Amino acid sequence: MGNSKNRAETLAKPGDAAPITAEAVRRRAPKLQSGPLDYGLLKSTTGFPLKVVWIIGYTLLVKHLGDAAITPQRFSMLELIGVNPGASQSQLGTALGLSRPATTLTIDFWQERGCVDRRTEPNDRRSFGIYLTEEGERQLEDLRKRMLTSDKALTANLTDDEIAQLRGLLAKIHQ
Amino acid sequence: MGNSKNRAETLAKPGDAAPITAEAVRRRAPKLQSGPLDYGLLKSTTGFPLKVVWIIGYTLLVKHLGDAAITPQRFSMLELIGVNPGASQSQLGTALGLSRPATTLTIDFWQERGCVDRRTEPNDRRSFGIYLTEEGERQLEDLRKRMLTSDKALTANLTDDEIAQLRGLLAKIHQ
DNA sequence: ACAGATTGTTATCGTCAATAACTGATATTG
DNA sequence: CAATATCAGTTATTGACGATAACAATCTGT
Repeated sequence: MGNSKNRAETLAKPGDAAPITAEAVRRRAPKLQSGPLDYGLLKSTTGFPLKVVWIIGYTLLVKHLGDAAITPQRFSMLELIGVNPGASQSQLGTALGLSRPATTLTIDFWQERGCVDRRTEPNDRRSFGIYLTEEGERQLEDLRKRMLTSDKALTANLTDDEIAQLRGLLAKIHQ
Repeated sequence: MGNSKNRAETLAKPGDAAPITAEAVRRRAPKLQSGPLDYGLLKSTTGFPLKVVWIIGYTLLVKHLGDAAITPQRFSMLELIGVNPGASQSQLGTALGLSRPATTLTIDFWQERGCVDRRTEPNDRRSFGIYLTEEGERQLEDLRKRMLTSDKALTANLTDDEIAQLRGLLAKIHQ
């Protein structure tokens, strides 16, 4: 999606103190569904509203994560490292659908911030085991809270039952 | 999402004659949900599976549209033009969340393919009314079929009731 | 009539992602 | 055991894309 730094800046204005709700994002997000024009067949598909909602969720998450440099993808990597200490870069990258160069850069990012250690594993000295540092644990704990808040904001219009329904249907699509 | 031409080439191999199912795409798509690693908190969110399913749908659509140059976004524009003949570029771009430069290029694309006409409107000579040509009508008719097939493949695991439920829940999120 | 806003186009720039080439380490095979 | 192939990770390069800003033409309002 292009220039993430600039996009994030327009989404998360520094002086934006108001609570971040799905409604607030919707107002500012590109008008994908409302407006004077007829959306024709797009209205009667599943894919189009799926995209719209995904954009809303992505935008919300970027705002809630707070730091424009911490993209959803980078956050996902930190979470994955936290839950799977010692996993190799290949495993982590594959799990997130990243190319190997992209994986390297993502882990570089967290290492430069002191959140992650690369440890050479004695049994296979080609690969690293990736581990959170204490700073990484702290960061992750904070970011997790932000992520959960964001996810709640996304589904604010839904009851708990409906959220469960939605997740069930999504899970059924990708088995 | 980066280099769309190259990505599309890897997704839609020329000699790929097998029917395009959600399952087939899942097998080839980046492993976002399966694998040896634990996804931790990501599993219990709505946003993450939403992204996974959106990627599956996007990938399916790219394959079904057949021509790597015809991206979902470009298709959406053609559909919007077909349903709203005479709309201005601003209106079309706004409806799809495109910047004005991006709108210009998208309409350039269809005009170069002879699918679209820019007609200067007498009441406001700054803007164009955008209209489908006969070739555009033919293209759109074909692409619509492909899109509907793709959307059906995406929800192949769901009953009609479940599809309606899913759309209802998505609609409820973005009101 | 003139300042300001709006429509569309073009140019420029930074960023990102994919590819390929490279290093170092391990596995395989004769 | 030597030669080759494969694998993990890094780096360099390239191309495409999106955002921004500057621009020309037209319209609006006072």
